[in-house]
Amino acid sequence: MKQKITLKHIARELEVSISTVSKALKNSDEISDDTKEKVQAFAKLYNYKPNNIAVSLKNKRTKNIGVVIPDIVHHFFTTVFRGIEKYANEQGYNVIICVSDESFDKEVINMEMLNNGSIDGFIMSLSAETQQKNDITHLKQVVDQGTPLVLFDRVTDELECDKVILNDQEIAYEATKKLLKEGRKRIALATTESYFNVSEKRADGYRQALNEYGMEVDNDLVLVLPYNDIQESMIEDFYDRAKVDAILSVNEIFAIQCISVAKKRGMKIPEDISFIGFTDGLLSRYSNPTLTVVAQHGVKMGEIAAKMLIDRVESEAEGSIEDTYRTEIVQATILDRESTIN
Amino acid sequence: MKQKITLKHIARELEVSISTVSKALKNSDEISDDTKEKVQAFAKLYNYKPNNIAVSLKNKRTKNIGVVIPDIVHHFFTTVFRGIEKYANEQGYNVIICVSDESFDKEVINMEMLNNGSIDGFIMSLSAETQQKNDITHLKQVVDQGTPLVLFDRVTDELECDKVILNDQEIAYEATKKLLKEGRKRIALATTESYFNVSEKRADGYRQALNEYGMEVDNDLVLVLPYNDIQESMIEDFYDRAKVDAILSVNEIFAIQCISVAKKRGMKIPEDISFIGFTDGLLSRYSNPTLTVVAQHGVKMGEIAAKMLIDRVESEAEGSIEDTYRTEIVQATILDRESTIN
DNA sequence: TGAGGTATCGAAAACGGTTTCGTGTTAATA
DNA sequence: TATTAACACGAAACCGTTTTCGATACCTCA
Repeated sequence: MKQKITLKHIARELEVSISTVSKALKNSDEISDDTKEKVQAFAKLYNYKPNNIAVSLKNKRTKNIGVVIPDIVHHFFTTVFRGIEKYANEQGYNVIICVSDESFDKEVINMEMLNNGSIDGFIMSLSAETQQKNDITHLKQVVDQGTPLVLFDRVTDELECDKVILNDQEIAYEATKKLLKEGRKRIALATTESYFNVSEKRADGYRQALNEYGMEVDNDLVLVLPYNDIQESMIEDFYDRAKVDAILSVNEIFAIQCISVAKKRGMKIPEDISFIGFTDGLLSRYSNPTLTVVAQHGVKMGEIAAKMLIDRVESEAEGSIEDTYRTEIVQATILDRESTIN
Repeated sequence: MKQKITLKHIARELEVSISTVSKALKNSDEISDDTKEKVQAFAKLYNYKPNNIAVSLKNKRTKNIGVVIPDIVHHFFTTVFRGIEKYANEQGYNVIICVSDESFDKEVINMEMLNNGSIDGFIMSLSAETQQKNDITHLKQVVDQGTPLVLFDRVTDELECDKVILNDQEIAYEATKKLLKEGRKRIALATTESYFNVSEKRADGYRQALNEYGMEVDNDLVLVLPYNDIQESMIEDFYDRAKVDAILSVNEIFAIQCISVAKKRGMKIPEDISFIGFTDGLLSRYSNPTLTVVAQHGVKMGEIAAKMLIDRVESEAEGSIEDTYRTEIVQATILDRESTIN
C-alpha cells in the first residue's frame, strides 16, 4: 500500500519549498520553466493528486451537492437524479444522496448530517410526512444559514427559494381534455391523499377541464387510493359504484392496476374505457395495452435543478448575490399509446 | 445570512482558548465543570456544529463512501443502493454516488474524481464496457493505494478484493429444474451478450440442470438479445424457428417481452409455455400474467456490501489490517407467480 | 517548608493545501 | 557606479479541527 503523496513529499524530494511546488503545479509564472518542468514531471511520475479535503477546507467549497429525496426505488425520482448527476458531474461536482424514506425525521437528520460543511447546496423533494405536517423549519434553517437550496416537484409555497416544478395543473387539464375529446362522459380521477402538493394540482387541472366542458365534478368519480398496499377490491368497488369510461391517474401504478381490473371485468381498452397516467416508466411501456402517459421529463428537471443550484453556489462564491429566487417550470408532454384513442 | 460559527468564535466570545472549547465540547475531564457548562450552553445557543471538512482533514477519514454503478434508472441497482444507503446512514456514513453509464471511461473518471480524499472506500459494480474490455487497471490502482473496495454483482476474478455476489449459477439451476419438473421439454434461455459475468453464470446453471435431466443443450434454444432496442421481430423469429415450452430469462424485460409476443401468438400461459425471469421488479409484479421471478434481494446485497466496506475501513483505521478478502454470497429465491405452474 | 500531586487551561503542531508578501539575486537603466 | 525593476523562490498565515505537551496555581503530606 503506497502512501498518498503530498506537496510536502515533493518539496522535500526536490529540495524546494511547498509553495514553489504548489505554484509550479498550477503553472504560475512566478516559477521558472526549469523548476516547473521538474516539479510537474515528478508529480506525474508519482501520480500526485491534490487532496480534495484540504482544498475544500481552504476554499470553503466542497464541490459536493446534497440530494435528499423521498425514495430511490422509484422511477421518477431516479430519472430526476440521473439529470442532477449528469449535469453536476459535467461541472465537476459530486452528488451525495440521502433518502428520507417519506419520513420527516429522516429528512431532518439527513439534512443536518450534510449541512456541516459537507456540501455546497441542497436539491430536494419533500417527503410525504413533511408535506403532511407542513413543518419546514429545517429547510428555513438551512436557507437562513446561507446554504443554497433548490426544491423540485414536491415543493412548498411557504419557503422562498429556487424551485423546479412540472406544469402539473396545465398538463392534467390537457390530458383530461384529450379524454373529453374522445367523447368520454364519465372521466374518473385516480389519486392519492390530497396532502401531496402535486396530486392537488393535477386534480385542479382535471376539474378545470370538466368545467370547461360544462360538466359537474362528480365526487363519486374520484378514486382515492393509499400510497401502498392497494387491494384490488378497492378498485372493484369503485367500478361497481361508478360508471366510468375513462380514468386519469396521478401515477403509473394506479393506472396499471385499474387497467388490470377493467380487463378482468371484460372491458375493452380503449373502446369501452381509456386511460392516461402520470410518469413514463417501464410499467406504462410494457403493459398490455401500453399506457398513454404524461411524461414528466425527469432528467430535464434534474438538469435544471442542478444548474440552478450550481449557478447560485458559484455566484455566491464570487460575491455577486442574486437575491431573486426563480421557479422554473418543466413542460410535461403526453405520449400517446394504446390505452387511448388516437 | 448568519455566518457559520466556529470554535474560534466561541473561544473569543468566552475568553478562553480554542483548545479549551474543543475539549469542553467533548466533555474532556481536563476541563472544569464550570467552563464545560458555559461552553456547552453557548454552543447550543448558537447551534454550533463542527465543520466536517476540518474534522475529515484531521482524522484522514471522511465518513463518505463512494458508490459507482452502471445505471441508476434500473431496478436492481436501485435496490442495492437502497441497502447501501440504509446501512451506511445507520453507521453515520454518507454515500456519494456516481453513474458510469456502462462506459469504461466514465467509470475511470468517476473513480479518479472520488479517490482523492473524498471517500473512505468504494462499492461498485462493473460497467458493461469494463467487463467487455476486461481492463481493470483503475481498480487495481485504487486497491494499491490502500482504498478499500467492495465489488458486487458484476465482479471480476482478476482482482483480489471483497465481493458480494448472487448464487447465480445455483439459482439458475434451481429455476431450470423447476421448469423441468413442470414437464417442460424445450426450455429456452433468453440472455444478453456473454461478456456479462452474471449472464454467463446463469447460463451455466441452466446447462447444468438440462444435463442432469439428460438433455442436450440446444443452441437454437438460446436467444441472445441486445441490451437496448429490442425488436419484437427478434422474438417472433425465435418462436418461429424454435419450438419452445418454457423460457428462463436473465432479466425482467426480456421475459416480459417474450410473454407479450407469446400472448399475441395465442399461446396460453402457463399452460402452453411458462416463464421465469431474474429481478423482482415492478414489471414482474404488475404484468399479466404476473411473472415468476428469481428475487435477487438487492437491499440485502447492498447492506452486506456496505457492512463489508465499513468494517474494513474501520479496521484499517485501527491499524488492524485483515488481509484476507472475503466473497459473500447472497442466496436468491424463487417467487412463484402466475407465469409458472405451481 | 519543600517536594510532589492534581486540577485546569493554553500554546502549538498537525492535517494538506492556497496565497500573500517579502527577500535575495541578477540584469537593465540612469 | 548606483538605482531599480524583473525574476525566482521561500516564509508564513490561513482554513477549522484535534491533540500533545507544557505551564500555572493550588493543595497535600511528610
